[in-house]
Amino acid sequence: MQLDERKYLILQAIIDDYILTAMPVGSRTISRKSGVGYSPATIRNEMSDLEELGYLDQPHTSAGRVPSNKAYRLYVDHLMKTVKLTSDERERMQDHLVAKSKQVEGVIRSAAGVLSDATKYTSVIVAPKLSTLRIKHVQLVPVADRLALMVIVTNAGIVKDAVISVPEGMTADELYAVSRTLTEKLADKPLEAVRQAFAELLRNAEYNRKLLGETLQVIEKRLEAGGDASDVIVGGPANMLEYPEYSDVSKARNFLAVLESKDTLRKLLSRDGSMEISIRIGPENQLPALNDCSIVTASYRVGDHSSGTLGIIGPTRMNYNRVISVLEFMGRALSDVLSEYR
Amino acid sequence: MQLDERKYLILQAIIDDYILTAMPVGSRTISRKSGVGYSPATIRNEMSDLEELGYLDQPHTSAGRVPSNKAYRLYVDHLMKTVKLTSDERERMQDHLVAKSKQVEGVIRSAAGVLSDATKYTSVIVAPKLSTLRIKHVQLVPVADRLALMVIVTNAGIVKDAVISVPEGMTADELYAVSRTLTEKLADKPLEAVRQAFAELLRNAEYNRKLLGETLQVIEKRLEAGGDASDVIVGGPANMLEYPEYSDVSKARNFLAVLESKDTLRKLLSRDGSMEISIRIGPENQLPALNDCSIVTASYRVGDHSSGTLGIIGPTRMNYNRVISVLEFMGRALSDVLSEYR
DNA sequence: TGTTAGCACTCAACAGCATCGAGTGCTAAC
DNA sequence: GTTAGCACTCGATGCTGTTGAGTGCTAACA
Repeated sequence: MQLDERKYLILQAIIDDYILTAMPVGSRTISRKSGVGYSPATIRNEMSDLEELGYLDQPHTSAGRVPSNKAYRLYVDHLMKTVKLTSDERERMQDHLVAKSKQVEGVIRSAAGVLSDATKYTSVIVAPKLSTLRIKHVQLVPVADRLALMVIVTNAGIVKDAVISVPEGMTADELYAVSRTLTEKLADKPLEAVRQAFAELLRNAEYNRKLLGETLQVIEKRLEAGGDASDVIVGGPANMLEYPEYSDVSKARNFLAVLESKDTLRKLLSRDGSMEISIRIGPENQLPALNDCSIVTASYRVGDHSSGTLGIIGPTRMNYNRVISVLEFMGRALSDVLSEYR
Repeated sequence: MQLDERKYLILQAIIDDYILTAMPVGSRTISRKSGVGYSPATIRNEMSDLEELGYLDQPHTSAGRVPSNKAYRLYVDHLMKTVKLTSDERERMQDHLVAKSKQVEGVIRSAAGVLSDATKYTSVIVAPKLSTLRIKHVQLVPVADRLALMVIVTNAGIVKDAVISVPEGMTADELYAVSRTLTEKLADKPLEAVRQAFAELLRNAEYNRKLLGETLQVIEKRLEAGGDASDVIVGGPANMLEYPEYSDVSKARNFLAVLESKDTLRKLLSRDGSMEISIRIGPENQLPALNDCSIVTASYRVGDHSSGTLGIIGPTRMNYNRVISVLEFMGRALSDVLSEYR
């Protein structure tokens, strides 16, 4: 059996209705809808077919139908008609985004807030992979006797800083001199090229080898591992509680627990390098606790490279239309803010 | 009617039991407890008196009794016997705390985590008031053409940094020179004395007045307002969901909403300068949404001054004993980490 | 006079049962 | 191919009776 025009129409009507109400949809409801000119009985026949084909589920015999994950998949791939954001909305989002500091973490934090506000779902943003950034400036600031703060400024802005230990008795002036050398050698290099640059630096080192070595190590560590917890940022964690899917406290707890594990989140949001929207529905995201959630992700760029991920986690019956529009817009906006960086 | 020995004993037994079970306590339950040698009937008479005196509430006629807020007040003021943490626990907490970077925010973040883990409640920590800190080092790092990152290192560690705008065409070397001047003049001054120091600097300014002026402004702004959102940090927000008091989703939502408003939290945790533990029970905290929560707070020092607040928010029937012990210990530990700062 | 046993009473929680109604599947007529 | 009609299903709702934890009161006891 194949899906004909009418089946598509009815399936779409069911999904649209279910996204709105979260209640099983009956044949009468669909029949009454404008654009569907059939009686409940006809709809019922079609629904029965759709159930057999795996697009609908029936919670119990005398209830309406509920879209299956397969239906959502079909919906996002073929049925969905995209809606535009109003220019008003766009402006508001843009405004909230740029009115923040030039620090990468700050920008991302505000972006996560904007995302969750605009969608009423939970948003997650992964900070730019350091490997895609270019160094503009490196500076060591003395902090204590044997400690210095390393600030790395990249083309995306200020990257979170790290404290490194330095040799005893190093003065502020000496640290500054080292900083100058570092900046000189590393400026405009992608972080990936840091290794070679450092090797060279170490060969004809005027300054303490150990210091340079440690600095290199720190940069490298951040480069590969993807850094510490703070580079996965969650917006509107409590939004999910608004939906009847999570009126069960223990479910809500599980959900919040997932949000607290930054590693899990990073894995959940990982994606290939393409700039396209990716949608994972229900079990497709491989995490039992999120079995009735969908995750929609997009990429943002810094400079020329695809660099980080922004995403929305919501119930499988989420408003995919709107979420996609918002993510696309915010992906571009975020790319702009982090790239065109003045 | 006055409270005699026996009434104290019974009241304490009731509170202890209720804290454990969150279920109305009956006379038989108390009677069976070791240390109470009376029959249920006697207990009932006493309970009746205690209810009349306002220490107990009865949800309905045939239910047991529940401690009133007045009872909790009496309990924490007089009845409670303090328990010690095991040295094992202390060590574990200490370990988790110190194994972190030297940045104030990082230390506080990890402290909040330790607190919420140790108590199973939600923890909140307010970052040190800048006015109590002493400057050790100020440095401007070039970020873009007309922007610089100002890093302030204090006796507590690295204070969150701010981006300020600088005059066009300022080189890194010039910025460094300004930084040196700033550091020289401000070193070891409390942030409060910054104003005078700056006035002096401005009078015989070798470097650009505008830059110095703006830098001063930034420092001052952070000094008075108490800074931005990131200096109130919440640990274990989802812990509250474990308690039957919050099995109602809408209650849980309200609670989480409070945690998202950093301003409200800062007000909730405000306290006089003393180092003593403060306990606010139920309505005492003036916030309807937290009417059946208690808030226990303690202070920590940086150097010689009382400087910031750490607190626990939990149900009114929380384990005050343990919470107080944990807060006292962590207050000291946090003071040490931030003060003895090597 | 303080303590306790006994007893009638109260009331939330729970299980059982009938009712209701939204929704279905099937059949027959259009 | 479409639709009206109808019997059927089953969760939700509400009513009822039962149970049991817990109380207050009274009277007996030490």
